[in-house]
Amino acid sequence: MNLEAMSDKAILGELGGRLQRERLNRNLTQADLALKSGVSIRSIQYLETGHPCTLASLIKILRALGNLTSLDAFFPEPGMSPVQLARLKGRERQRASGSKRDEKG
Amino acid sequence: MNLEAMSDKAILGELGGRLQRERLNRNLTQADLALKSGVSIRSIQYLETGHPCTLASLIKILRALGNLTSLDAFFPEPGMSPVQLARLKGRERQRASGSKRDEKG
DNA sequence: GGTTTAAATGCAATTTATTGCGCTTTATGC
DNA sequence: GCATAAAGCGCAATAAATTGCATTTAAACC
Repeated sequence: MNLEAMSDKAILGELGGRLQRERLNRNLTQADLALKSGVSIRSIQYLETGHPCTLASLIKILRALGNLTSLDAFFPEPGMSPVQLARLKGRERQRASGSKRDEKG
Repeated sequence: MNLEAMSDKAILGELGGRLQRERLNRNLTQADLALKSGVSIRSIQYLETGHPCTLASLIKILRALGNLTSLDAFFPEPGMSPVQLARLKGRERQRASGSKRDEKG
């Protein structure tokens, strides 16, 4: 399943389906998960059926499932590519800059 | 950095900071990212400063950064643990069930 | 097949996020 | 230093998500 090829909406649906499977694999009811996560049943139902939700809700649910560290995947913790390290001699960049037209088409 | 040990709010702040670093590493302005992702500048500012946001917004931004597949980390795509495979002989479970008191304290 | 209970659905109320706009602050390049 | 443009911030309006409740559907277990 290639997320890159899917629409935003389709991705939400896919993630919802996966959440549901994960919950069922653990044999939890929606009510169980609601209680553990602190999110209402109704929201969990929405989530599982692919409705848009809040990142806050997702975090609560991931915590309840013990899968919080999956959030690490978003943005690589260390950061700072070698290229960058070379470009800025010392200080860390606090703003984007540099004629703009250089790097972009 | 251990996300597990952080509050929901702290996690949002951490992720916001990482987004900002990632953006700067690519030397993109907030306006650039806003344009590429289809999310308003103001929302990006909120995001980077740890304000709660929508999963939809996050998806748009991840797509703009070419990091959509990081969403795969949430819930393992395949699923279905060996244990489960053993428990249900054939059909796939569609509801949680089973005396409840068995598995939980 | 009947019973139990998990899950789906519709709706209204409330809360929360998103956006645009104008203004201020400040890093960066010259 | 100074000019430029990126980023920060407050506010109000709009849009969107969350919630609770009541009802209906249907899996799971006997």
